[in-house]
Order: sequence, then structure tokens, then C-alpha cells
Amino acid sequence: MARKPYSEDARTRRREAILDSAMAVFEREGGLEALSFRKLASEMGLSYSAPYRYFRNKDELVNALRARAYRWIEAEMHEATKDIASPAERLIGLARTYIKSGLQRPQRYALLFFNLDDTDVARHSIEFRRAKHDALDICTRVIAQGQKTGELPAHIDPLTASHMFWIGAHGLVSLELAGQFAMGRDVETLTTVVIHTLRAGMQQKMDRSDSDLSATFVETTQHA
Amino acid sequence: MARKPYSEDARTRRREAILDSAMAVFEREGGLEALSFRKLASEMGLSYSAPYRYFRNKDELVNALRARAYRWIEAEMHEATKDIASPAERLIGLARTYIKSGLQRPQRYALLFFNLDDTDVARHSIEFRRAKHDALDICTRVIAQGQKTGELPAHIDPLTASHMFWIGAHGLVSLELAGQFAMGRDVETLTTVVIHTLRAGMQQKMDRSDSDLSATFVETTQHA
DNA sequence: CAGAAAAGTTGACACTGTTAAGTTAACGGT
DNA sequence: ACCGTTAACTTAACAGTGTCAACTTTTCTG
Repeated sequence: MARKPYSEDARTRRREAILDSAMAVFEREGGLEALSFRKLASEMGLSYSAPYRYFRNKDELVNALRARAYRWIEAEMHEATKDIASPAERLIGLARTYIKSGLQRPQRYALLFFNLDDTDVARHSIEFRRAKHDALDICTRVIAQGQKTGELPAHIDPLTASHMFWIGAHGLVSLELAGQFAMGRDVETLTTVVIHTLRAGMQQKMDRSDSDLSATFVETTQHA
Repeated sequence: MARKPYSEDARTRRREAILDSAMAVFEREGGLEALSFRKLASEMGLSYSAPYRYFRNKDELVNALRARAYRWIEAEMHEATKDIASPAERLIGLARTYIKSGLQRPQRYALLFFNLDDTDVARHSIEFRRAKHDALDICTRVIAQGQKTGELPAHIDPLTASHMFWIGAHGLVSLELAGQFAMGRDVETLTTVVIHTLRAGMQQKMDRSDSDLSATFVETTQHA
């Protein structure tokens, strides 16, 4: 009686095709506002509400694009550093690749962190969370490995350390993409400085004075 | 024959009122898409195209909001740290205030760096550029001062150093706002670690091996 | 080949940004 | 006091958008 859908993988293939097209439009035209179901559909020779068979709404489509973007940057990092034996060197390679990739494809990178509606942040798709976790995990594991071989300091936990490198890399990419470093600053140099600083600072154990200093300035102004 | 406009400062006062309203709507509803001229105008008891007398288009309005946001975070930083005598301590206070303020008002912060159309980046309003420059300048001057007193290392130039702190602070805020640190990580700790790491790493002079390492990984993969 | 269900289409609704034309209000000169 | 000029504002309209409900067409299964 009930029939199977046309073919399970035909369906997902079509879904992927839509995502391909969507990513292309998105990166070409720039911005999520410029990406509309209607433009997308017409580009694929379909009618304007056809994509609704594959994505409940635009948010769902965009979240699928986000997951893709994450898998892409993860692949970039893996590909570029998988043959580096030394953990410390690989860590630096990861950071540089992350930065380079982000700068190379601004739109795709922006997809990862910008334009997040508050509700989106609450619960991303599982696909998205896993992609994110996997990407960070490469970094965490490399650091843990480096701690075993003694190349990297053992006093900091690997997750915190990789968060820190992520913060540095993302901060750099993000500010550069927002055009904040203008005035003849080149990113190459800044990249090197940031990586060096994080690497060197990581060696230094925190002592009491650090946490004291932090407590000192907790109260900030609160005028709207 | 020709008459003066109603009153120069009445006009700018009205403009400011619109911006007040716009910022309120924007922060309440969340997101630039939710902020429309029509909602804004109706909230002020005006007709839907009245704001066009004060802003050529939505981009211009948004850019004015951005400039406001910048002046806001600059004021927060100034207010919270102006009485700290030691440059090194004040630098840390600046970073902590920046982070705290950003986390406290996510929408307003996001305005500064997200949702930038490619064309926007090219040429922001002069107002915006100056606000940005002023904010960064606080940091740069504090560092320069710290170098004079010997509290901070002199081998790095102040602008690069403040860029680095900016990268760290922004990266932290930005990732936290994007909900990337979930899994029971608290930002307080991460903040302390990042600041400590930058501070400690800054002391360490770069040697030849750093730049060598950077050159090693310049070629990354290039498959779409 | 029938019938069921998926895929795709069309029409409609409530929005949006933006422009053009028309209306009202405030000022300067006489 | 009045008139013209001009700013401020309103209204109508256009081209888009996301989204849903009602259709039509296609494709597979019994």
C-alpha cells in the first residue's frame, strides 16, 4: 500500500544538490538576505516553493549550510596538517590553516558564527554540533598528544588550550573580515605574532597574582 | 527667500531620538531583520517612511547604530578603568571590561562585527571609523605608557600589542555569543586564562624559529 | 494498471525596503 | 497679516521576501 519514497539516496542527493546551489548563490551574491528560496529555486529550474519539500524553512536550510561550512573547515585543517609528525608543529599548522581558510572564503566562514539568531544558538542541528565538535577535537587531541611527548606544557588542560587557540584564530579572522585592521597592517605578520604569543604564553603557569588581578575588576559600570 | 531648517539641533535631536528608538527595538526584538522602518516609525507615532528624511536607507541607519555601539563600549572601558594608575593593571581591566560589556549586551556587541555586508566594510561612515579608532586608541596608549614605566615589554610595538588583546577579547566574546563553549565551560575562567596567556606570551620575544615555522605551512589545500 | 503518496506548481497573505507624488506645517520677507 | 518657499510628513504603489494551503503531476508498489 504505502510506497517508499522515490529512493532514499535519490532524495538526499537532491537535498545535497539544493545545498550545493544554495552555497553557490550565497557565496556569489554575499549575505543571507541575498539568498532567497525563489532565486535558488529558479536557478535550479524549479518553482519557488519546491525547496520546502526538503527544508521546513529558511532557518533549516541555513543551518544545513552551517554544518557544511564546519565540515569544510575541518577538512581543510585535517588535509593540510595530517602529515605533520610533531604535535607542536601540527598545532601551529592547524591554527594557520584555520586562519588562512577563513580569510580565503569570508562568506562561508561568516556563516559559522555570524547571523545567528538567538534562538538558533539555543539548539543547533545535531549535524552542526557534531561537525563543530569534530573540528575542535582535532586540536584537542593534538595538544594532548603533545603533552605526552613533552613538546607542550602539561599544566593546562587540552580542551582549555584548544579553546584558547580557537579564540585567537577566530578573533583574528573575524576582525580582519570585519575590516578592522585596515591602515596598512598585514595579516601575515599579525598571525605569526598571535600564534607565537599564545604558544609562549601557554608555557607560563598561572600564579596567584593572575586570579587576584581578575577579581579586582569584576565590577564594571552598569549604566544603560 | 530661502529659509533655514527648523533648527539645526532640533533636527539632530530628532535624529538621535530615532536612533534611540531603533536601538531599543533592535535590542528588544533581536536581529537587524526584526528592525524595520515601519515598526520603528509606528513605535514613534510616525508614518512608515518618515525615517527616510533622516537616513537615506536602512544601511545608513544601521551604520549610525554601529557608531553608537562603538562609542558605548569605548565609554564602558574608559569609565571602568580611568582610575587605575598602573598601566599593566589597566590593560587587564580594559580587556575584562570589553569582554564583560560584550557579553552583557549581545545584540549591541554583534552590531559591531556581524551582519556586515561586503560593501559596508569597504567604506564605513567617518563617525564609525573614528569611534573605532578612539576605542582602540585607549588600549594602545595604555600599552605605550606601560612600556615607558617598564611594566610592559618594549620589544613589541603598542599597536600590534593592542591588536592582540583585541583579538583575544573579541574572539572570546564572539565565540561565547555564538554558543560555542557550551558543555559546562565557564567564561570567567576562560577569560582569566586568555588574559594571562596573552600577558605572559607578550613578554617572550620572538626568535627566528617562529617565523620559520610560519613559512612552513603557507601552502594549504585549495579544493572548493 | 490502479491507487497512494511524494514531488512540484500556483495562488495568496502578510511582511519588507524604497521611491514618487501629494499634503501639512513652519519659517522669512514684504 | 499674508504668501511663497521649503522642510516634514503621509499615502499609494512596486518589487521583493518567507510561508502556507490547495492544487496537479510524477513515480513507485500491490
